[in-house]
Amino acid sequence: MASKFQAPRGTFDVLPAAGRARARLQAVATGIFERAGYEMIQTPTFEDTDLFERGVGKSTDIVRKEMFTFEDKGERSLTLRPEGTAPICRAYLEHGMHKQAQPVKLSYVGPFFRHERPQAGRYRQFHQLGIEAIGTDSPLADAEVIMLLSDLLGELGVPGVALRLGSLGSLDARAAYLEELKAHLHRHEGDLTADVRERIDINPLRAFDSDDAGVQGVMASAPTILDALSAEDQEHFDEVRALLDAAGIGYELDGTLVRGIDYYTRTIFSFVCDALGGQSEIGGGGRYDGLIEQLGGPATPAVGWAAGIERILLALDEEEPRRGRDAFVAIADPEQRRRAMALVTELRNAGFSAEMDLAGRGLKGQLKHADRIGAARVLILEAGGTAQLRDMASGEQRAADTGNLLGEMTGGEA
RNA sequence: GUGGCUGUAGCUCAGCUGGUAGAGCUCCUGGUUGUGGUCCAGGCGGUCGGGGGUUCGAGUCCCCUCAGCCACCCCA
Repeated sequence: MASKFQAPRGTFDVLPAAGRARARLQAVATGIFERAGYEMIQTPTFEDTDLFERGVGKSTDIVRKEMFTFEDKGERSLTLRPEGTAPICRAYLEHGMHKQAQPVKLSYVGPFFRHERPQAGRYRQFHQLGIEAIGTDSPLADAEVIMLLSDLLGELGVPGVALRLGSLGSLDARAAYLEELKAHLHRHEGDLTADVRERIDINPLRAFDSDDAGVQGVMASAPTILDALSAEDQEHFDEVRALLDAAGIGYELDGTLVRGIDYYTRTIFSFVCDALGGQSEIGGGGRYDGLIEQLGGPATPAVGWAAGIERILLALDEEEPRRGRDAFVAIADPEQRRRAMALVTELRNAGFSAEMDLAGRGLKGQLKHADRIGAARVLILEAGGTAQLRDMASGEQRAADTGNLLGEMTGGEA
């Protein structure tokens, strides 16, 4: 360790080599969002702690043990945002966006914070991008939002992606279902493993994921949430499925799908990637028809998702190559320094990417550097004011008129 | 938060049963007093993650701690 300082646990530096892949991801996402009419919104990095306690849910792991919470000098309890949907709903209410044409379609990208034990694909400061369609309960919105995430992953070329789809029904139906499931588990406690038994009342849905044969036997006869949907919820879900089918988006129906946030209702979905290890969900979301009301606003249905930038990048596992420069201006004679600077500026103003030596290298070093940064051509300024234009790929070099530099650059493609 | 594995130059790694650190790549310079990508030579660069202990002596042994990874947990 060269320095005694390290990036804090679970955080990381994005160096230029990795930054290029992130930039591409963002550019692709921005294009998709803009074409679909989802406009960028930015909210603060921290919010009132209460916003997350009420929005995300006090009993969730996120609120109970993963938030970075602190007091400011006015003794306000603030929390580094662990997710993006509650803040956006807060902004929607605060700025009266319900008066705009509905639905309000928003997109976002930025850092989020959760105090978890770090692992590959799981960080304490991580980045998500996502979209929300607020103000409609139409299944069309559910389908649109899912299709956009599918498009994003497809356009990026993320391998091994699968979509899991489920429905939680209304909050009431879900609560009733969970009681029914717990009762079922309690009836068969004798066949459960100790860890599953301990979690019956905390997270009974987890029992569906057990590898234990005894537990699996119990779960085979367990009711699923999909059996417990109301007629309306069932109809809504059927329509979402029909729309995805019509769009040719494949999915796996999953009656045991779980979300870690309390605000979800009806449609939920998760995109998983088998190229990842333990943290295999690369994006997910669902409908949250009760959240805005929960935050003190009018009943407002909404649907959206978030995707993990680090996880997508991990799944892609690609280095974006560095783009070369159009030109490098080298000086064979120190007297030409000022002219070099003027010529580099002229090139840049004309739209070319151009660099010159800033390190005092000899001509050989400058050529070497030009090669290293991928310069297509090198303009060598000679003593007395003459110049040579060298094509780095072919090695061909000819006299050039610096008074007509742009002409020299565009013409005579060597 | 629990358990396990790992931690030596910027990067990838070597260093046997303890005797005060090495290679390749990168970078810089020279071979070519004005010309890159190959080659050759030289150089820069490490308090061996950090702290403490055992020992005449520790990168090598012990303890603590920090960080990464894996599983659990959870989720993006």
